[in-house]
Amino acid sequence: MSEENTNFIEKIVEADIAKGLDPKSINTRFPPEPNGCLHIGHAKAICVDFGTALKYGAKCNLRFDDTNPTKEDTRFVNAIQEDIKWLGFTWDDRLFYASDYFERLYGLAVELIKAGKAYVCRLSSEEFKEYRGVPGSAGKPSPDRDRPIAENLELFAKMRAGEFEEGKYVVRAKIDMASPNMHMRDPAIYRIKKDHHHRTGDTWCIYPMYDFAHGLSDAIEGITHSFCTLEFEVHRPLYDWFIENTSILQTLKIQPRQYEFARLNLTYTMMSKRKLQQLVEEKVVEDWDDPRMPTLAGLRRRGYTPNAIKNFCEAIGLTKYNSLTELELLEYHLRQDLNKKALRRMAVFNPIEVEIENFEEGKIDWLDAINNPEDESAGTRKVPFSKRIYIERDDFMENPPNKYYRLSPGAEVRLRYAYLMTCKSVIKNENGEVVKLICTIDPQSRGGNAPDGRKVKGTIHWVDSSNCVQAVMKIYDKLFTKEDMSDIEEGKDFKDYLNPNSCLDTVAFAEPSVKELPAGTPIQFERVAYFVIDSKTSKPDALVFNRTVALKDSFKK
RNA sequence: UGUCCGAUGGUGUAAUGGUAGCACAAAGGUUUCUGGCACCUUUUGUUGGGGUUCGAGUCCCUAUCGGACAACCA
Repeated sequence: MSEENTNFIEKIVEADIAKGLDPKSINTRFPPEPNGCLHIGHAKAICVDFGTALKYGAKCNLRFDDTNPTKEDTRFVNAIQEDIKWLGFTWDDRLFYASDYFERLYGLAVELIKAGKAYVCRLSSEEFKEYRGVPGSAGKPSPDRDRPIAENLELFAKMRAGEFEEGKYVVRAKIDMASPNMHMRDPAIYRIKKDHHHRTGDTWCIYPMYDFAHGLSDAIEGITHSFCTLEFEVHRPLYDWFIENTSILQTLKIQPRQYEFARLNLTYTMMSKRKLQQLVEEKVVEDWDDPRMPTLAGLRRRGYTPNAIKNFCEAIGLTKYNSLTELELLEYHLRQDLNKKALRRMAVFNPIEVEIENFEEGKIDWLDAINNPEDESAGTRKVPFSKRIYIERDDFMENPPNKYYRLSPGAEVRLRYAYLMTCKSVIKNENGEVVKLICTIDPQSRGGNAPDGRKVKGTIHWVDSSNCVQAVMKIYDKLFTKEDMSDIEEGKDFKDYLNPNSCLDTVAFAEPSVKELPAGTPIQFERVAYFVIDSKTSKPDALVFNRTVALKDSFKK
């Protein structure tokens, strides 16, 4: 927010404004197809579409690009809206569907036919392919390319009336069979599909293709800047062609223009919607909102925050070349956000019992603990302390190396918010494993500081052994082990790179106040990691552990 | 193979033709009741070759490398 780098998309917009374009007339759009859940890559697009509009006081429409009934579902229409709202963007009353324009688009197709710029073609998809030819040499015209207009009109009407089977006919724009751009070789603009559409039901059995529908839908809505990813670059001439060859052009104050930017690639992350869908279908993951999924729903369940995602999108910038962003950058932005917000709690994962020799049996000492040292308004809480506590096994070493600040025989550490404690003796089982520590506390140090002002280097975390909650946790790690998931080797499947340890169940002992926190609350178990109470199960003792954004443990050896 | 697009440290990105900067990562240090956070420091860069210019990351040519496209998907 402070340094304000202007990306190239913003420069385009600013150049238009400089040329006299009224910022208030700028209109962008976010056009998802409701055939799956939104993922982090879409978040980038959302930030471009909604974010750019917001920056210049302009509008951004939400339009569902629902022109292929076979793949789409109302479930995703709802989920997508939820995710965009969660990110914090709004489309106000500008919620549209390409399917709203089916009648209008049909009319425009008729118009093209009447102008001799489109025709009904009988070629099968195989023949279509063959006639189109290959890059480098011209294709050959369809035998129907010069079918009389009246006949085209009649056939198109019959297509709409459902008189033909799927695949029998297709409507094609008459452009240029010799174009070096394959998309200009008489692209299909309407095909027959007898599937049930999630909104229009069985009203239609012909559906417009993307290239025909998209630009014209933009034009219908008065979109001025249409941002999309790089793979649509070759479609741009088509985007312009349909607008410029139909009557819609005359209705436009500003002709919409398409601009492309590079899509997001993240290390260890699968970004292909099709493959994510496969993971859901094959039950490799729970569902679209599995915490291991890069979907917004999954990230949300995993404890990611809207701010973290938006700041990340801001930080990665916008270019026209493909890159592979390190997952660490996303995690950094989450840590940044969570550091300010997450409530601190104490928990022990791998416990070792500590008995405090000089503490009264049966007594419970309630100590004050700060909820968030970075946010005073988060207040304090009481933590119980008694004769027997658990500490982390890693926080004790019988033969500590140099610069080990935690507990070892004879050493003194601070139990956070409690007492200074010294290890007196170590109890082992017959295998020589440490099972219990006998320690003493300095009763004068209640709260964590000794009256004589002596310093201890290490502060460790603990829970009361008889007054704690057993938290059932799912520890989530990266779903894939391969860095670049967009580049799968020949003969390999992307599922060959699944991480077998991406979801592990474990139990931890947490301080009792964890029970009182609502689902979805981000927690930082101090010096360990970030957690969130699972919003799916809503069980206060069911936690999601975000291992990939765990705090750095910089103690080596 | 044909057309189009692109190339700045390990990674992601900045730089009206005028000192190559920021962030992540890595390494070292200071501080600390979280070995976190914060703060400080360090390392590494304009793909190669030509040209234009007083001056090129930027403009031109060329080579190389990378990507997109050849769905009745979006």
